[in-house]
Amino acid sequence: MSQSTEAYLQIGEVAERTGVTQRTLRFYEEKGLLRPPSRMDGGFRLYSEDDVTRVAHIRRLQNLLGLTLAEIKEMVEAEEMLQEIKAQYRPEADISEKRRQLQEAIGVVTRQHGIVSQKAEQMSEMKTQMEERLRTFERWMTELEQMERKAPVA
Amino acid sequence: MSQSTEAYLQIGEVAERTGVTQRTLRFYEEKGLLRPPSRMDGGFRLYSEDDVTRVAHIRRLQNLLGLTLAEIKEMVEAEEMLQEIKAQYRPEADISEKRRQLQEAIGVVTRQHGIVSQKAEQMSEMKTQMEERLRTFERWMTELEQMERKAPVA
DNA sequence: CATAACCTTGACGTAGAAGTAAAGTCTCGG
DNA sequence: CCGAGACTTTACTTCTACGTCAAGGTTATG
Repeated sequence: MSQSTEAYLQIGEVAERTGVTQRTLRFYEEKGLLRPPSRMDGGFRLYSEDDVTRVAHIRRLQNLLGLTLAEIKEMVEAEEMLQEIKAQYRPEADISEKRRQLQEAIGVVTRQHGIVSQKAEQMSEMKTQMEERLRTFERWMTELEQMERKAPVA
Repeated sequence: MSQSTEAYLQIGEVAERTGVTQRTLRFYEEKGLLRPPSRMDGGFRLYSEDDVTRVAHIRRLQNLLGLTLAEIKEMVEAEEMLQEIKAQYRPEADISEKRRQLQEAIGVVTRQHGIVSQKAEQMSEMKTQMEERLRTFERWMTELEQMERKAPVA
């Protein structure tokens, strides 16, 4: 029935596997975060495994970095560009054009990397603070327990 | 004019120093994220330095961890508890009650620490991925440049 | 005591990210 | 070939986290 890998998924399956709703998948498509998937003759969307991966990626960017969908779109487009460049690597396209694209992709990823680095650092700072706080609490707890042993509950 | 440290701030100053709007400060108060500050006779809010610190904290939780205000409220309440316990550390309050409170505070901070740890880890994973990607891009770029030298632009 | 600068509450508006409902269409197993 | 369940689009609603007036009270200063 299919042409190659026959691994096409309907929206319901993708929703289930990615943990987002069908509404969200259509919404992402509308917003340009997912390329419009292919369709069955009747109009049902047919997603690929790649799309599943992409959704997972989008969610990570949302949850981890707290980016807006607009920002994520930018990132996702950079990835697309990468795929494209990869694909037409051999074809005799304009080399300086490819350079330009590549340059831009590098720019985007560099900015992203900056964001992630900064956040990661601040994050581990917070982590340390919390660990200190926990140790303080536990020290107090020990002290409290000693007080209780000296003066037991009436 | 004041009783002790005379370091009271009006809402405008707090807004300026924390980088949030006055609206946001009132909003946080409404939502229970900031304790209602004291007031001047005429009704103007009087904030303390502690409040400034707390706002900064709230913002970090928002920006870094992407928590909702509801979640942040929980965290902030745990901090309050800590302050309280600290304050009434000497007074002869019910020791087992204090233990309970402390236990709960420890629970909250532990959960928070879990969240932060997990995020921090995923974050550095992302960072590594991005670095790899960047290296790939740069390798390609070098290759492209070599191609250009062999076959210069027409 | 006037007046500018600052503050008050209240009400309504908005952007982002979906949720939900309605009404109709497709697909597939029997 | 038909009915249950999956899917389609369109449109309206919700929730969060504030923004933006509006109308009026307060405080500091000349």
